[in-house]
Amino acid sequence: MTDLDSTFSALSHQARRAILKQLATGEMRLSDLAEPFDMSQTAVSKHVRILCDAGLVTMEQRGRTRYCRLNAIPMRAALDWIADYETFWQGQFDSLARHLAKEGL
Amino acid sequence: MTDLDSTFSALSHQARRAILKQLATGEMRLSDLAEPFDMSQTAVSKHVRILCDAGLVTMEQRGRTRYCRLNAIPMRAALDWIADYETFWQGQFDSLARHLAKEGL
DNA sequence: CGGATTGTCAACCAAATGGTTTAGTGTTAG
DNA sequence: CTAACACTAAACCATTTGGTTGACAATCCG
Repeated sequence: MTDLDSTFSALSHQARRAILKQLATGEMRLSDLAEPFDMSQTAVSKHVRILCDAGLVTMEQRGRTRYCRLNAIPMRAALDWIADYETFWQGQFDSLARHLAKEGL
Repeated sequence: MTDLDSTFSALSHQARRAILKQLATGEMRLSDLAEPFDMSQTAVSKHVRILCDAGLVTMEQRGRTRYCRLNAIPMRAALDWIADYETFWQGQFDSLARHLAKEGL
């Protein structure tokens, strides 16, 4: 399994994308991450572990609680792949650049 | 399973990304797609089916052969998600825009 | 027609995924 | 010390994934 495999795989589950969005607002405790989900804490913990394995999240234990933080590096590799793909295929997109410009990036 | 789920899931396998890269050069026959892989044609056919289900590829039968073509729309949604994620999290990236600029997009 | 090409379908298999529950390990607060 | 908290580990389960092989169907070529 390549890094890209695990990155895209990690992104392929709604719950994990939601976790990433949550973490985008800043560091969070595992239990707070789990709260909004209709799922056991164990299940959420497993999702977080998958994100950690993919390198998208890091955890740090302070006292009895684990704090989760984002790590952007693997996300960039995923983005690179899509951008590279687009470089080869100048088709149906009316240019990736224009699209991103529209998004204000 | 949302559309994003199936898109990212489809991208999470090396072989399927390779197939997409192949198709980026233009329409291809299923058998020609399968040729470079160390895998049965049946297996490749299954991968292509997953790409079709995710909407990333369309197939058209002409005579006895199936021709595969790319479809960019779902890829854009995936890109949008990453871009949106980045919008919320203005961190470790030294700006998505600068990064893309560096890639010449 | 008959044979080669192109590809699917069905059955099977091992391993991974996504979830559960129950039990257990640290850690902190009273 | 004890009880609550935060979380992991282990066992279990159903489903999906990724691959195989073998048989079949459709189409084209000579």
